[in-house]
Amino acid sequence: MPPKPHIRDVAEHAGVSVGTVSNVLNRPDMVADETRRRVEDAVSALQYVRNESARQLRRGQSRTVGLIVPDIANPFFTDVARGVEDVVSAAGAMVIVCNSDNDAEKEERYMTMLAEQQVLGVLHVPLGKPSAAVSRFHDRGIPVVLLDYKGRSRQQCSVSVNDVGGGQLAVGHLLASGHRRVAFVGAGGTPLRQVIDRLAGAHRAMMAAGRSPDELHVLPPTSLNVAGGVASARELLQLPRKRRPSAVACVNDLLAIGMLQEFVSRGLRIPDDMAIVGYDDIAFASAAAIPLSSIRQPRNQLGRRAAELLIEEAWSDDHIHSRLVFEPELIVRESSR
Amino acid sequence: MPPKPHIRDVAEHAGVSVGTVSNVLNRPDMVADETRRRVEDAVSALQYVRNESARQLRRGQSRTVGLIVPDIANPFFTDVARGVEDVVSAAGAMVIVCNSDNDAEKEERYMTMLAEQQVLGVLHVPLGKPSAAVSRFHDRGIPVVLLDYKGRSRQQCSVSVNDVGGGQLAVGHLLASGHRRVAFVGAGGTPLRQVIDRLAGAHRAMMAAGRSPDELHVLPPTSLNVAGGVASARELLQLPRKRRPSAVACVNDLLAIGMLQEFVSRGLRIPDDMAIVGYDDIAFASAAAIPLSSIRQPRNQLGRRAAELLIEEAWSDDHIHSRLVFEPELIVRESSR
DNA sequence: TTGAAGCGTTGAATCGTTTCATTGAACCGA
DNA sequence: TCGGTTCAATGAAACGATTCAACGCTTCAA
Repeated sequence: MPPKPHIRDVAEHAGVSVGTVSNVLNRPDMVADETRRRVEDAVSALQYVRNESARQLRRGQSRTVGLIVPDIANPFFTDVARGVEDVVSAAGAMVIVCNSDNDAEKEERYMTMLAEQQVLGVLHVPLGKPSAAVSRFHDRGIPVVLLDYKGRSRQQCSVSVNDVGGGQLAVGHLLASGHRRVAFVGAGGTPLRQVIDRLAGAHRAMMAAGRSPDELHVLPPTSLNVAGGVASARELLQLPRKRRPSAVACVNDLLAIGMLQEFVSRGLRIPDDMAIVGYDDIAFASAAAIPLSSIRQPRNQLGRRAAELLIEEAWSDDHIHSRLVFEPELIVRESSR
Repeated sequence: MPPKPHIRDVAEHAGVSVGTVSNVLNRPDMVADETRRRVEDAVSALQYVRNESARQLRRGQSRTVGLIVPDIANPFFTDVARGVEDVVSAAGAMVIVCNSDNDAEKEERYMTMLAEQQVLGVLHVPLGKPSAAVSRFHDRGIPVVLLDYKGRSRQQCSVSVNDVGGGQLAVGHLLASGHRRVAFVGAGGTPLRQVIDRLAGAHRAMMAAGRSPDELHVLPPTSLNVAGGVASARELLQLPRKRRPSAVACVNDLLAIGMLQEFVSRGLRIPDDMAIVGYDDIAFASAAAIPLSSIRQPRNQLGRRAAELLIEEAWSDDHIHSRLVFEPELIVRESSR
């Protein structure tokens, strides 16, 4: 195994000083053509690879961005991560992905590690509230952009989606289609910010239609997945025909698909006997047995814009903090047409 | 903004030398209790945060692992990544995620960046063949573990899934259920290693049942997604009843779901008129209108084991390269029962 | 009483870059 | 010929930790 060549070896091989090699690598146009060529030849002859650790030490900053998400296996965050990666990669940096795993302690540990790494910034999807570490980052001058969370302070950027608007869109659509009795499935004991907001939006839609928010039939979920949807559907079917809702808005697509299945297997016609709207517009919504109406969030854009803001804050001098709120979009398909 | 404290500041504050502080941080048990306590107090009083860049420079190795995948938005790789993350995080390191994006040049660029970062190792899901850079890593003594790819050389570890076995499992199951005319959907022009292997397995299953491989009806895909499945289903339905297969094995679940939809909407009964088996067992397979039989791959384990091998190779002295091949599992559900 | 051994601590050397003040060469116009 | 200007290249001083040989103190056996 040949020893790793250092910048000194390259300098010797090219017959110049280390300073000049460094210049070729970092500011090529300040070096004479002939010299540059010699250095470049030496670099490839020796297969020289820069040592980023040393660069970082000197510059006091690495070329990495931290991304903290609750769970990378969740398709929502996956798409966000993809958007982040695209932007960061184009900027010549890399992404360190951290699963906080819905565990505040793990989140805290990752925050510390990222600070140690001298990352140039952190993209943070908070669990409940933003981690206490965020202010520590702020003190040390490391930018933090909140993701899928509308920041409250003016100290930082944030990029989020209007969940209130999304809830309103879903229920508003059902009301506009003529449904009188509408259920909202998946809110309840859950302390999730997203769920709370969507329910609030649903209530607004009721009021906008001149109805009382109390008339919305709110079903707490067993869990926010397909099984939970099946259970919720059964619960609804036990109601006497007259009081049974004719339309449901679900807090996510998995619930909606579970309900769809159960309704179909019980012989209900969708959307005639029961209209359904999901939330998230996962890839599968359009491929379900009966294509599912859903609320689409600009997941990829969410990641892209957050990464752009972060990199701007880290590298440009005249950065102004901003709070960006995307509007979700109603996609109407057969399940509510 | 208070200036960042250095190890020197901590040393002064605690009235010891920098060497001692370093020892408290790295080998606490070689420091006297009283001294250690004083240093720890100083660390928290000053909110000292280690500078990893400096550590790395000194140790010649960072605490990060590179993970190169074709597309992190693909659920298969997402689950793999999740497994990787769990193990790496438990080992006190972090994961840098790189989307090669099916682009060899981008892959190459990432490889270089990872080498510069002095990563302690790389997990690599090759596009076609492993990147040429792999041997460069080998020369520099940086471990590389191939993921979802069975390594050919004895120079490195690899972790993969037996795709031949998976294909055989799928078609074997259909034959064993009494089907005479079986189609294999999704192979053809595709040069994907996974697809080629699965088809080979399908052929083996035919032979094992005493049939000629030529009797397998192979359908090239329009594309490996739901739309492609719909198209393939239509194609099959155009065949005269007598020559039409009574069972299909698809190269992935999306194709299978597309076919399922089209068959159902044309009035075929599943599985009586047509049995279907998918591949991958994505979360959705069990939630489809008619729950889909599928071949499950241990995605999470794939990532976990690869990460374990990598960390062992990087940190333990008596590492022996190994090639680990997981066996896929047939999950029988309604679509082929 | 002495020398050796054990223990905890020290301080300087080191890792491989980047940066910048300085030097040197070349060129120009007067 | 000379001073002034430009352009390239140099070399040494950071950056902030880790490491290790050396040191001083205490204890203990001879």
